[in-house]
Amino acid sequence: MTQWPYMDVAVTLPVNQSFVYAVPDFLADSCMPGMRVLVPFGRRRVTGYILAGRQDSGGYTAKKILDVLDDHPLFFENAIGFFKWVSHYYIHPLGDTIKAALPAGLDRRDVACLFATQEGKKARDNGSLTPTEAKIIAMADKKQGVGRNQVIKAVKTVSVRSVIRKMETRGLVSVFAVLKKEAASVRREKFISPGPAQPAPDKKLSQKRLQILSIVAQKKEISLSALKSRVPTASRLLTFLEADNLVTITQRRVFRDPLGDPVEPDTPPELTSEQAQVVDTVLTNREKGFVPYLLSGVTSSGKTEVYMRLAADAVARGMSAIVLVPEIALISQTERRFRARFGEKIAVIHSMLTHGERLDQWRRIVTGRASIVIGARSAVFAPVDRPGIIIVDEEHDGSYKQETGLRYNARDLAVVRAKMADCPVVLGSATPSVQTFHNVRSGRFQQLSLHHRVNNSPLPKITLVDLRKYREAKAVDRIITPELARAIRACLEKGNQALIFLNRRGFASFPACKACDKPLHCRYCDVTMTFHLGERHYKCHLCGFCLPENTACPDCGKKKIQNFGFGTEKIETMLKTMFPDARLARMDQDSTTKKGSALRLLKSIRNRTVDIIVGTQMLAKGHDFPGITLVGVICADLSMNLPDFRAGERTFQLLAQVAGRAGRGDAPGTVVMQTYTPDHFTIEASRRQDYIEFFNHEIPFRKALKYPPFARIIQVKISGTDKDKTAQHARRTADILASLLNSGPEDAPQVDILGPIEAPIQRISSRFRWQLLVKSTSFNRISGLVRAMLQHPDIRSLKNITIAIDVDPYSLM
DNA sequence: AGCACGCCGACT
DNA sequence: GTCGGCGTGCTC
Repeated sequence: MTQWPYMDVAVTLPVNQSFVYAVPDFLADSCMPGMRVLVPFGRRRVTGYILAGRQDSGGYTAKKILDVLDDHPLFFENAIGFFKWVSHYYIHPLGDTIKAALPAGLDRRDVACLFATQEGKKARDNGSLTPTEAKIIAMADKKQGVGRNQVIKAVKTVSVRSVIRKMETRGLVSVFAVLKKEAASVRREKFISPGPAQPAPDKKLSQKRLQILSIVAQKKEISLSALKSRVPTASRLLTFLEADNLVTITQRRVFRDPLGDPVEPDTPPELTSEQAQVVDTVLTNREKGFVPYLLSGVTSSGKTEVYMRLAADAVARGMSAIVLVPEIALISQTERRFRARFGEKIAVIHSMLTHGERLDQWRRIVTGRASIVIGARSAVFAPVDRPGIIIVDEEHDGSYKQETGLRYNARDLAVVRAKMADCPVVLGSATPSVQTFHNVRSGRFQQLSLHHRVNNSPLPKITLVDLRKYREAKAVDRIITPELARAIRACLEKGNQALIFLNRRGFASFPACKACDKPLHCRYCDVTMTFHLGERHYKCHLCGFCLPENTACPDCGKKKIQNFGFGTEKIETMLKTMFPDARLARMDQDSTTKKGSALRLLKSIRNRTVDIIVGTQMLAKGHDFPGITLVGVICADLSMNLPDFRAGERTFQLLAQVAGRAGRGDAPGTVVMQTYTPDHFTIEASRRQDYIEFFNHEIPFRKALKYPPFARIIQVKISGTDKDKTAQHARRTADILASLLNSGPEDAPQVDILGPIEAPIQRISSRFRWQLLVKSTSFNRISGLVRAMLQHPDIRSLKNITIAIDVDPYSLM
């Protein structure tokens, strides 16, 4: 191994360059690209990632690396090019990009901490401090040292910093830089095996000790935790047994098992001729390297089986497979089936894992112990050395887009990564996104299709109910129409299950004051609050702010709030009265907050201990319920009129997805879809489950308005707590962009700057929100423009205003 | 990001 | 005259 005297390091700070550090002698053998290092940066210590070794310091007086934080690289050298691409494309600092790609909880840095001195506590006790000073002492004392930034956030005085500085000179507090510890670490466990000595026959051992010895002798080796579950007092007794050499205790790194209940292994079924053809096409094209595919196939057409064959092929060739699945509440059907097929070869990465579990999965991948990675969007960064195939299931799903920090789209990155690794990438969906299908039409992607359901069961029959004819009807009929009620009754009479879908939770979504007619708004956000019957309070779904049930109107002070509008909770209540004998359950964010409750709900659906299940889109994704023969959609148009060019696309996908839940078992399915706009092409296309029809209608509109896929968009989001200043800066940002645009070359591709406009939700958590859209057919042009704007002195020096860049935004809200 | 350096107003 | 506000620029 070559040893380099210097290293290029990306630090986890919002700076775009990398920095050169010297490798001290004692770390010469342990520094490798892909490892984390602790480096001095300014007068602090921060985490950095080694990008590459280098021979010279490039003219800088390089500081020394303080420590290496890993004993094994966290990523391969060939991933660095990918990280750099991502960082550049999404206009995001490199170090921060790598941090977002790696498992969370691995960042170490100096944090300034305040400690209360004896002096300080005395001064507080005899009351010689100002209220602010006393509060600072209290905070520092209570927690035995507190992060200075926490104090600054908590104390709302303008000059907290100088107050702290003064307190420090007076000796009331001391300030130290404390190295924040990692939230995720490798787990070690003790293992017990038989020792070199045999129990002396003359020495009597207690019953418990003999029991331990017999277990250890029988198992040859057992983990301490496993032993403890049989002998709770084992740890104390073991110290004696070890001292007598009767057992040997060793410590080893272990992987936490996030996989939960084991899955029965399966045997690969025979492929249908369609499936075989699809698999065959991809395998024959292998030698071409990078080929992007769209695998379109109706629900239950066996896409997962195709994915598994392709993954198995990659593994057989000594390569790895990455399988991306949408983020859902629980382990998805896809994940379950992969585990049944591939068992220990699988690593899973999703949001339900703890930091430590994620790190373990990551290490299993990077060390080559797992060769198939299945996970939500962040799995696109999985430390796989040689990807042989990358698969994106349900590629249209919105959860592939990260909406905070590094705002990447894992589906798009999957294609980029496949291109870099020169391997095929398969995007699968029953309802492909407009973007992806456009790529097929324009010849960039190759289409593979599955037209038939595996068991040849018919697609569900979908009927529309025109809600307009019930406008004057009594309340119940307006929400659950007689048509839907009849369908539910028929379904229950046959002993089948019904799924009722409404993409809005809570009991009443539009509480308003009867005295002054004002809707009940959240104090901190620009939305109405939602009444929750279960908790008996009004809640803001954006910031979580709550008001009690009998709250007075904030505008006129009268206790006359009335509940209008409806959500899943209301539907549940109504169904209870309509079908008193049916067993009901509700599945939404509110009913699944407790750990394990989502699993219990899903199990009760599968075991048929509920007859009617009401739920939000949480229910629509990724699960397979063979007993459900009826799907009722309470209001199909809910998401259609949002001010977002993709509102129609999202509505179509959601409706088609929900409808696909019906009739997955042997009995044929029925779908009743209630809508105010039965003639709208989005509704009509979802009724026919025909994404091509939707695409053909949608595409002229996108073209005329120059929206993706005919243009590229970068969204600039400006937010701040001061209403006027935020608006002012939004305008300033637009002006800077406009002047940069005007100073550009005459013949450059056309760019549209839309806005600034206030965001559709003008305020969230007390922050005022503005946005700008930069649009053009040339991505390089708008990317360069936004980059230049961020360099402008007026933008760099913004205070109390946040500017976020969203490249290829998914939602414009 | 965080922190120091450096330049202007209201105070001992 | 200084203390302390915050704009500006740098960190290998």
